[in-house]
Amino acid sequence: MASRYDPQTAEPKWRAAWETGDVYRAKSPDKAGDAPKAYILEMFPYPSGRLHMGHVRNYAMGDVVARYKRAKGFNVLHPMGWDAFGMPAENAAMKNKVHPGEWTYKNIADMRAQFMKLGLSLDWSREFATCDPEYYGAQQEIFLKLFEAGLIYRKASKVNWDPVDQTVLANEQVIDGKGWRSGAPVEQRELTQWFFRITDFAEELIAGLETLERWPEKVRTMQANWIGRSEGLQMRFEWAGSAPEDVSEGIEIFTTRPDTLFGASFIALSPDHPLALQLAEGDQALQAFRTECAKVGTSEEAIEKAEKIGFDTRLTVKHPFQDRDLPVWIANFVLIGYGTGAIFACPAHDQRDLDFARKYQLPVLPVVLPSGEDAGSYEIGKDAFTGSGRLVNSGFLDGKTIDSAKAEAIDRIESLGHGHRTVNYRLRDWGVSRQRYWGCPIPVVHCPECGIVPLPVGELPVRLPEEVSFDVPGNPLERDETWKSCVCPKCGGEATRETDTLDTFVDSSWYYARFASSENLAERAYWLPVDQYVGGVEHAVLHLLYARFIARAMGQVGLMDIASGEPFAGLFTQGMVTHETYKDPDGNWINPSEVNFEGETPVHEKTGAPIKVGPIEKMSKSIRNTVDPDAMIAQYGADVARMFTLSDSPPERDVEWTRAGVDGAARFAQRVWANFDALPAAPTTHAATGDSDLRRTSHKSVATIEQAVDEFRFNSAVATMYEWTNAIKKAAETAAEADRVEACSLFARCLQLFMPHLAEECWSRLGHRSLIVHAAWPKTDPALLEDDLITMPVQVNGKRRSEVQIAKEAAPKDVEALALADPAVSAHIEGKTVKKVIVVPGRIVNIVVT
RNA sequence: GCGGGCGUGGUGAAAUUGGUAAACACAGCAGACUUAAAAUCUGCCGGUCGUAUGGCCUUGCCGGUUCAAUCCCGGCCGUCCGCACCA
Repeated sequence: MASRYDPQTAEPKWRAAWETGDVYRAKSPDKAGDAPKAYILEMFPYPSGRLHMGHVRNYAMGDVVARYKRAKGFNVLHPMGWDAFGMPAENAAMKNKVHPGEWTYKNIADMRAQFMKLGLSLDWSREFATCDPEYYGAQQEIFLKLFEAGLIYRKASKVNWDPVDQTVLANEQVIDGKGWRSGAPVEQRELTQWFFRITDFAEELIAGLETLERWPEKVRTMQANWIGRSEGLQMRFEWAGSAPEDVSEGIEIFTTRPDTLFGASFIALSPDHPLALQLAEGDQALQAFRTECAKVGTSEEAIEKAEKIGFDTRLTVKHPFQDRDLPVWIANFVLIGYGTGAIFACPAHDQRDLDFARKYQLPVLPVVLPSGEDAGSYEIGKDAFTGSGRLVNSGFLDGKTIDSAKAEAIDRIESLGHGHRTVNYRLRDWGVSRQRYWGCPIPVVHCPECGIVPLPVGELPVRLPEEVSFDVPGNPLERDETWKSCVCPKCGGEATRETDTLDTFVDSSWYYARFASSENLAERAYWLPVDQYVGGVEHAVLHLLYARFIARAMGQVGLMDIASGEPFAGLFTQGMVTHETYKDPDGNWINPSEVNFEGETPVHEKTGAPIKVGPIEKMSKSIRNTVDPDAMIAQYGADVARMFTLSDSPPERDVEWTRAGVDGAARFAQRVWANFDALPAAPTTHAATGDSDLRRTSHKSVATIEQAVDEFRFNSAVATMYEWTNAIKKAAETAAEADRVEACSLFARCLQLFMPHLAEECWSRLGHRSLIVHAAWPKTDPALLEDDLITMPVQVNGKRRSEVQIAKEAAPKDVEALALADPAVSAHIEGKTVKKVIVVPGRIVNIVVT
């Protein structure tokens, strides 16, 4: 009587066995022997309290790699922890009057229990949460080292202020003018803030991208664009005529188009340029203009619609090459944060400059002539010309290409002493101050006598106060006088603590090093870099850029030692889990579990109201199209849930969660079990020998799966598992018992990557006493991977007409003869001349006839 | 506007990156078992003509290179993502 596989009894049993055996603990370097190391890491989760399907997919993928590496003999580190600081805990505190710490640790406990049920091959011995004082204390120590090294500084600047979260945001955290968490339009505020000198590493961060061969091209491009390196010229325009004595010596500008200097028509300053501020002091009209500029929002829409406006300062500067003066304007389209906050405008070859010039009737002088145009008649209309061409109207640059003109113009400016060749980056220093409670306190004090004083390492960690209230908006640390007051470590006088906490992205920028070892730098060096990192593409710029920076900064102060400088040697960005959306007649979103699909049209399970099926979207609480992993595990088992997230789509693409698809994965589990169940109660221990179809299929399948897993093509690996399962079943009647046992034995060891619980059950069914997690990756027999007799398709004029069976080693001559003799082929070449026969050994035959 | 990706059956997709297009799965259809259903099993399943052997067409569209193109090149169209007044 055939038995069914019951995940509800099998899964807990095997998880208990893994736990008892402590089978996933990474070996310390001295105990690893000859085994090479493999550090497999998935982006650690925020402890929201509930696991979602996205987690399941993310960690299932990392687990495939970790199990594969382990089977291949690597010493594997596959840890887990919690990215535990951040706003949601404070929001919960405000709403439910619960301490953020209590809320967070409760969530961690709940989520850990859910994670355990997935049967992931994690080394839990290294678990930590970033809100553990041990962790953030260590982070404070890093802060002090970086501060000492001059990599952290404090300055007043305009910052992105999120009015809802009541805190500052880094540039990277402002998406389309809105806060990345709250979605509120970001305001500009002038505040004194802490900054990390990420711009010091701009060049290295760009150059390092080249070395990241195992990163997606997309992510590297995004980072390169974000850092935004551009080469150009920085130069000073000197005042013409009566220079205002009390202002600067001239105006510094940055340009990437020094070739168009002869087409310069005016100078434009940012409204926030120091000179603009200075001039505004005695000028009401200018003050009004600056206010006007500040009104425009920072969103995409606002910028798109914003009209270019300008203010004529009536000042003029000298052209560096010609005897003419250029007016100096203040213009709203010039950004203070890029370059020098001032530009020279060449309207003929820059759209923004042209829009502005047309509005204020400033000259438009073309200096680059597109090929085919005549210098005498060429005019600029509505569109600036930004393509390639030859220089005209440009004195010593006439006739040159843009590139050589750039070089010559810069050389000339340098020899005249007006400026120099330079590189500019779009990247800004990373503002890390957050006016929040639930974050890592910055370990410095403000002393009325000594100013900013870093705390000695012995006083760390600076702990967050336990007593805290969120009755009033803003930063509770700011109001906590007891916590704030302290003694200055330098002079011993009264001082106050810094009340800003660190951006939570700081926490996640070095956690991988902490997993490698909490303190031992040699062990960190052993494990790092992470060999395979897996996570969502949404972190392409933020987290992944910060981590690359911090790895270098920590390297500089001796806290990390990675030869390449790069913390993540391999990166894989997985797609999301999506689901159909459902709405009731009132337009309320309905969760899939509440919809009854049994009738002709879907209806609400309780009310019977008709349900409208909407588009497939990323699973999200707000549109209620989530499927609860716990419920799925309870119904189908963890293996099936994991398998399904890997089976249907390539890992980098989104996968749609469907009931039918999960049912399919569940049926697969039963078919697998049926193959093992069909074996004799005590399967033979005789090794399979010789040649058989089943043996060939099995060995080839192992090779195919191995390659697919190596290349992160898990869906293909799964498809091969399906085919193989069908093949084993088909061979059940005909194949020798030893061959079937071998097939099942190989199969189980491959299955372990995807459905570890079921794989253990199967392994044990084969009579093994040890766990399959200890089993090595199966070795394939090369003799079984290649067929002696192969099938070659035969084409006539590129169309497949027949196929021939022939020995693999057959000479092309013989293949050709056989193909030409084939009846199906001769029907197509009859009465025609065979011009040529192409034989691609082992592949195909193509007969060309006319 | 700039940068990047994608486009293959009713659906998710595969194709050793130039060599038999559609593997595997989902849905569907037909059948077996069953009093019946579920479960399970078997067969069919891109379009079209044909009872069939088989023929013709088919990887968004147009063109090119090649004995041979889903794959390479050129030009369109659609779609998704990232960045965006960055000089």
